[in-house]
Amino acid sequence: MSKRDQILETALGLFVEQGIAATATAQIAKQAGVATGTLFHHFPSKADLVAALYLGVKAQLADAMAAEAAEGTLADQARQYWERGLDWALSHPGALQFLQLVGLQGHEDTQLRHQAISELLPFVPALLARGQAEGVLRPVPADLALEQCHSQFMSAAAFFIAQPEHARDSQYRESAFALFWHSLAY
Amino acid sequence: MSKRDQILETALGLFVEQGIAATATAQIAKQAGVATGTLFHHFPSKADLVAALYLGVKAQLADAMAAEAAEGTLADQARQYWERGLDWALSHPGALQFLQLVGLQGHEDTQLRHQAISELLPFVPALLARGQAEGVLRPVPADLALEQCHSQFMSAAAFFIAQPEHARDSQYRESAFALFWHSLAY
Amino acid sequence: MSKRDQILETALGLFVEQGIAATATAQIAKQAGVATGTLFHHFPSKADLVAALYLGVKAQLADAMAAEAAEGTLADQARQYWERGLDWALSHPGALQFLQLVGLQGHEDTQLRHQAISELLPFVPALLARGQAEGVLRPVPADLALEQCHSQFMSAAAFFIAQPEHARDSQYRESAFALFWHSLAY
Amino acid sequence: MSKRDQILETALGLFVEQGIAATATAQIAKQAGVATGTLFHHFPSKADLVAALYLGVKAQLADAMAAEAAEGTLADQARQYWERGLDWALSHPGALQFLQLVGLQGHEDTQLRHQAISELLPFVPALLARGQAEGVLRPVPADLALEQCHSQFMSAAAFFIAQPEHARDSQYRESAFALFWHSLAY
DNA sequence: AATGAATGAGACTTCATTCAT
DNA sequence: AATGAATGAAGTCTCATTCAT
Repeated sequence: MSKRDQILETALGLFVEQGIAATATAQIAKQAGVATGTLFHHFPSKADLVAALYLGVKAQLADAMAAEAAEGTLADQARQYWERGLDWALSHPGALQFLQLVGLQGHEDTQLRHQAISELLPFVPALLARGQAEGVLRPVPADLALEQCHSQFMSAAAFFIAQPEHARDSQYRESAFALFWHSLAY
Repeated sequence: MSKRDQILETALGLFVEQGIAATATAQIAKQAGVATGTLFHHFPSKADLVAALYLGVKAQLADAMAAEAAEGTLADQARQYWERGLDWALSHPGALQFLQLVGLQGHEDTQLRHQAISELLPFVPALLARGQAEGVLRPVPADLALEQCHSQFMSAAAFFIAQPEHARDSQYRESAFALFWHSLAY
Repeated sequence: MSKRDQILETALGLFVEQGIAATATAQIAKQAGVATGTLFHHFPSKADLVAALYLGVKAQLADAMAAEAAEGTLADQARQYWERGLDWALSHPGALQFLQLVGLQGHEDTQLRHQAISELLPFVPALLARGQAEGVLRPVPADLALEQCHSQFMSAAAFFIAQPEHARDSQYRESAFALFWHSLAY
Repeated sequence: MSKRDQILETALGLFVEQGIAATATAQIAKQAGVATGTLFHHFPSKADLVAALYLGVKAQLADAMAAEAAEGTLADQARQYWERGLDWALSHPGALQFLQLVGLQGHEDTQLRHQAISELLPFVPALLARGQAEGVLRPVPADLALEQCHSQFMSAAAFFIAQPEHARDSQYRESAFALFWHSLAY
């Protein structure tokens, strides 16, 4: 693994454990086994490191969800994407928690978030539009619906990460999707 | 307004603008028009200041929601609490954002949160239990349902605070509640 | 002496000894017997410390020269100001060297310098103008003449500071003034 | 142009713009279009780079002044050297400013300077000695006279570089030489 | 000759907190 | 209760220099 990647991985872990502000660049470098200067050679500032991490993680999540096209009815497809996302979150708990950390500290704007979703996960707004057109989904304003997808997913993922003993309990998994699905569907 | 309250109010604003870690006690004191020492006279440490603010804000929100008992059907009651909470959030946007800030930085545990909700807003779990018993609400695990109430409310409040132009648009307001209600109810 | 003044005095000495860039703020603080933070309490940045020192020194020099009005012929008056300035420089060698240090590093513009001179030492341009009007001084462009006064004085002062054994030698002192005076006078 | 020369040229420009201490070797290398290592391949240390630049510039100035022997009276000869030096300075403004920069930062001693002048520009002390012997120049101590030549020239050059609009104005050019010449001559 | 990632000491600055007044 | 100068540990970032390629 390149030093750059060592730094990214170490930083992710420490940020989630201690918070971003509370994690010193020197600590990251030390634990990653590189010199302080090396960190700043690859990332001009701590903010750049955070940004690089953020973009990387988001892209990974998107990849995991969009690996292959979903099939079946609208509900089926939604379910497939949902479960893939949740599975990825459960196998990369730090990455997801980091996404939430940045979400707040970074003044991540609602509109910016929607833009990011539309770019990385274009099937989400597409599914929403199709569902409303077909009368399967309630006619909720598009931006509100998109926000709902995001917040429901994040909330469910956080819940299962915090309580891993329920992550494989089918009742919880079913319920989590049901909460999401019925909020939008008739 | 007492110096103590000036400090609290100023701190809330700066915390929301800049983040908690990024706001220096000296800056709070200066903008509040008091000496550095005065801040530490009232709050032994920065953490104490944050805690005092947090407890105060949470209590205010609880007061606003529980001001008077809700009436009517279960759906009616839920709607009344929901709207009261949303109205309070919209008239105290900083306070709500601060709640979210602390939520993250403070490693606020899921279980702690549920405990806090149950103490301050005991009617929430009560309504959930009654709804499920009466067959109005889907039989979702209680902790998941409670988490859902919290996250849906926070998400809706954040949405309207970020886009105040929709806060008085009845379609948006209706939709926001619908998303919440149908996620739980049959 | 106040801590602020201790810092200023120590900084002056170290800057002249080692250069401005080569002197660490921590070293200044330590040698001044104060904490690092104290330096930054009084001077928000190293640049501010340098600026404060610069202004203070310039004002002192001006005070020393303009302590009392000069008397006699134009040549007499010039001589009096010249000697007063030189005496001050010789008793405050560090201060003068610091002035030169800043002059270069600080991109001190010719025009800014003339402005500063005109404000702090208004008698200099006044004497130049009177001398040219009376036909005692050669008709040299005013800005060039002012620059000449400045550079001749600085050069002479630096010479005597570097070779203090000549500072009380009347031949050297006479010659230094002669070089200055005859460059401008008929 | 060889990489070595690219480095020298770029370094000169940056040193003058930003100061020597404030210019990073990495910046020089980048702007010169070479790798960091390449700079240190040609110049073992930053100090060596500065020294190489300094010696080169000084030699160029000496060459320009001593290109051909001056002719005519002592005043004529002085004038020829003076104008040649000024012309060179005006066509190499950065080089001259760099000379001044080093002068200060490097604790360039008065005596060292005199030695350097005597080696590179041997005609200067020679002319001074001849002039005093012939009674054309005032009997000023030799070291003071040499210092005067240096400082007057530097000051005039800096003045014209800062205000290039006067550099071709014959009144200014005449005056500048007059200030120099009459300071030394009867 | 040329490259550029890597190094780590050290620079400037911040900031929660204390304490004499 | 109120003040604000003082503290010093700790943080982010810089930079001359090295070295394997």
